[in-house]
Amino acid sequence: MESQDLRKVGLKVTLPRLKVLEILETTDHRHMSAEDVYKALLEMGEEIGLATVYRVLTQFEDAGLVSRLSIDGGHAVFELEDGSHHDHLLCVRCNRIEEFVDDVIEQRQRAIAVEKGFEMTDHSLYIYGICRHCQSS
Amino acid sequence: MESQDLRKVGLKVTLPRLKVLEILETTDHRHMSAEDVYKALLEMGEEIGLATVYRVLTQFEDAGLVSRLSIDGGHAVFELEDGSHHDHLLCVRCNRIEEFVDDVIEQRQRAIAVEKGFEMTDHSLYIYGICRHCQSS
DNA sequence: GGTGTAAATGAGAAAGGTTTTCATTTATAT
DNA sequence: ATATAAATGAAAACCTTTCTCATTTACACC
Repeated sequence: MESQDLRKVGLKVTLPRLKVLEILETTDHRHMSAEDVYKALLEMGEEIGLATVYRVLTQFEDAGLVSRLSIDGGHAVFELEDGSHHDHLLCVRCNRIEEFVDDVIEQRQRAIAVEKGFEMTDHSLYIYGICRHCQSS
Repeated sequence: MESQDLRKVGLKVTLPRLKVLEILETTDHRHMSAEDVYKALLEMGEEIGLATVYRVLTQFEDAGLVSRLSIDGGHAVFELEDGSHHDHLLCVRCNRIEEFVDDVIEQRQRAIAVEKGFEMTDHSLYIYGICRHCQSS
């Protein structure tokens, strides 16, 4: 059923690709590292190589199926692309990731790029803090 | 003359620390990686180990003397702390880094953290793009 | 349905930036 | 001066990610 999704973006339909997609679609953790995906697949009894997971995730990113977040100075996490641009809040205690959209910030960013003579290609905004849950525990 | 700065933050005054500080204070590149600092010192004829540069920069960061920028998915760069909070624009062609301050964005970030129940500890915002210089060349 | 071919995979090696280990040296308090 | 805890340098270890290359697989074509 996702075979079409893969073909649509010019990727051959292979078991590893289907399985990675399945993990991303069925996990309760919207944000997963390559390692997370790899371990989830092993736990499901799938045989897959870590290098393949990295390759597939990168292909998915290029194809616009997922987006990659580069968390401060460390590993990357991936999220299924749902077409909505958003930025992220990260809990420094439990690593929970929440999403938000703010048009005011989006607009200011564009204005700043113009002011500084930059042709903006991308931006990344992370708010770090302690989430509600961790504050009370 | 910077010996006091080091003592003030509880660091012994050692040659490597003085030299790293000197590089950061005298370079025309406000943003330098550990490797950059290391190479600059070697070129000055100083003997220093790369591990020491990393250690010293991390200590300076902890002491509030420098701040560390974690550039998208790669190495870190350091800048002398001048007390002013600012964010960064990065040129994806030439790696030039420019700084900006925007109170509207700062305020929106605080508001979003509150809305989401986060106690904000930090944030990072990078605008990526093509700088004026690179657009015209 | 076979079959050829280019693409995909897996295992392990390699890369790149950063941190750790540990023996040696050094700064500072006494 | 001297003792002691801290700092240093070199090399090894680390960690995430990418690359290499021999083997396997998907898909277009007959």
